[in-house]
Amino acid sequence: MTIYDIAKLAGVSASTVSRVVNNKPGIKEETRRQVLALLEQHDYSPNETARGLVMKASRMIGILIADIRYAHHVDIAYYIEEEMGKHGYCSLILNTGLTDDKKVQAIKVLEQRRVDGIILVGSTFQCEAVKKALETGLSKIPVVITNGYVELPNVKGVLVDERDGVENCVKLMAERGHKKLAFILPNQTPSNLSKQKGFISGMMDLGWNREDMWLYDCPTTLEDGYRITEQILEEHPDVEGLIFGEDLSAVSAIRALTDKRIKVPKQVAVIGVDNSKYCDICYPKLTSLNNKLVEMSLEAARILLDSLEGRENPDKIMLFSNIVEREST
Amino acid sequence: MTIYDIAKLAGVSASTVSRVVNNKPGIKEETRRQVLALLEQHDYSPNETARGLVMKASRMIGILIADIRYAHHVDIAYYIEEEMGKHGYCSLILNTGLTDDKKVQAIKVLEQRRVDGIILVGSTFQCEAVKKALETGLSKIPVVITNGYVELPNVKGVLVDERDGVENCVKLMAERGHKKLAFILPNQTPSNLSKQKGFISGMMDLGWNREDMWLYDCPTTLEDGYRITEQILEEHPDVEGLIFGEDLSAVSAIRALTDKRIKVPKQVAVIGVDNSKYCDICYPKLTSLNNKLVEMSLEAARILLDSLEGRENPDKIMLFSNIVEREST
DNA sequence: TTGTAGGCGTTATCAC
DNA sequence: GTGATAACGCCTACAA
Repeated sequence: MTIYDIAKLAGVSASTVSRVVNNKPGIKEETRRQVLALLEQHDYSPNETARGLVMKASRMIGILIADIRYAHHVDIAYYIEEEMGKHGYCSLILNTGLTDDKKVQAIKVLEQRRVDGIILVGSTFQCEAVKKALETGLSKIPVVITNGYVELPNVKGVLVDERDGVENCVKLMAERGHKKLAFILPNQTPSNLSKQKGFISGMMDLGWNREDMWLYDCPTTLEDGYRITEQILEEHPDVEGLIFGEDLSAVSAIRALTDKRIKVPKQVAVIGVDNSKYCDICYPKLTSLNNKLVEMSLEAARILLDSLEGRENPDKIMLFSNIVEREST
Repeated sequence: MTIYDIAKLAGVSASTVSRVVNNKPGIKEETRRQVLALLEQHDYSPNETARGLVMKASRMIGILIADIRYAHHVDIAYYIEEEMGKHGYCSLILNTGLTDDKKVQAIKVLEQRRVDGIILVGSTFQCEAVKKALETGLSKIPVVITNGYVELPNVKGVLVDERDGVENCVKLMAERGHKKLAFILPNQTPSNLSKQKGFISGMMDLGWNREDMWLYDCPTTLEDGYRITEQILEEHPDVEGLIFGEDLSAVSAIRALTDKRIKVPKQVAVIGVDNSKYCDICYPKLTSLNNKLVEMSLEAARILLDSLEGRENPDKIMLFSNIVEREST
């Protein structure tokens, strides 16, 4: 069923049908009702693809995300999809992993699909490869990156002060009497590295030397979180607190400590980042830095919509994190 | 940059460029190289929208899902997206919630977008409203439903024997010496109701009467899981085991029991369903029925691809669940 | 108030 | 080997 078919049935031209479909004015009420009836009767459904072609707008946006299975990512994707959906946009969610080539490839896909805008989820997209890919193919459509920033005229960023956030985590630990702390860095994204910087400055305030600090890195899995905790305990049996760059490995650390009959938080306190659902599931519940991912997603969607509809916004905005204290501190 | 622009630059016709772009044979090697160079140089990107229009295929599929934030849903979406992506299909993931009207609305969206196929995630889509919507608008494209089935010629189903699975959970409980069991039903989806049936037959095998059984229902949240556990303990202080229709509330039950100084699994054992990441995060770790969601997703993607490419498959296939025993039984 | 014609960027079918 | 030309389904001047 195309507008032509309907037109024939109604004895009018296709343009008239088109006008009715799009609720344009200047149609006799009689004709409108007639066409509307036919439309209904044959349950006509406008072909968005064809519409997109002539309108030069797909009403689709792309969401690039390293791995939607991460608890904090999926929330972001959910809220963005929902928000954009309310405004008539469909979301093409692509999982890119962390390698440059897959990210670039995903950008090419979005380019071919002629999406109207893009949201990059996570600072992992703040990199040269992505910048270059955006520059060559997609310099004319609005892009928003969450938790990072890319220096391009069409790109806006929503940031969170994770650095200060983690610094505050160190302070909280200290207040609770835990001063021998280790920091565990997840993937080396700009965001995670800035968390580490926050840890370092926090520790320097406590009188530590940069080179003496206990810095580790660890992939974001339960197994690795467990393993790294064992390793830290071995290398620094006097450790009093662990700050992880994300929740999942932190949760696993709690279990590792529990298994070793080390009391959490009494002997060793633990803090994660992301304030994910995991925090309420483990035992004891995990204190975590709320880096405002939900708010960030909604802001990202809002900014993208603003750009799409011609409203202005600053290039970057910053949200403020806060610590949600539970039972592990 | 369109093929026309490139054609002009190369001094050839658009058809030639099109042929080069699509790697069609019958082009002089010289011309091909020349055009290819221009394509590269102006980083031409084919407009998939236009292509879709003439090819009558969008190379997009729709994934309908109640709420991608559920741990088990997101895995499904992830694997389907990945698998379809490998074959050149983009996935339009739409969260529909559980109400009929939003499901129907989402189907309309997919219809307008002219997706080439659809995967419905979860038995919640096994309902009259969805059936009707598929029948009117989308009777010509392949549809696969996971964990359910809809009686239509273009719909295929991938099922899991959750009924037997839960019956086996009852047996396991009994073997471990827990015979006074309660079942907690999540949303009333066909899948969940069949889990309940499994519980009922399992309990009848243990000599219980249908009307004496301890059946509860409970939304899938931590708060509700906690609350329902308290309620069950109050109404049946002699309860020895809890079987939940999904993991999240089960996890919360473990915490509720722990808080009440009731030993898990010694005094009360707990089993969930979905075998999600949550199982390994809570303490003690949750025994759960692995209902093969990942395998189901991959099967769904495979079947959809088969249909898309003209290969046949049975209308329904069934996978077998198994219990992953951890620390809560 | 309505119809005609042109175009959006492709691909496919003929000719040449 | 290559180039016109006609779709694909829709929208939008401009004309009537």
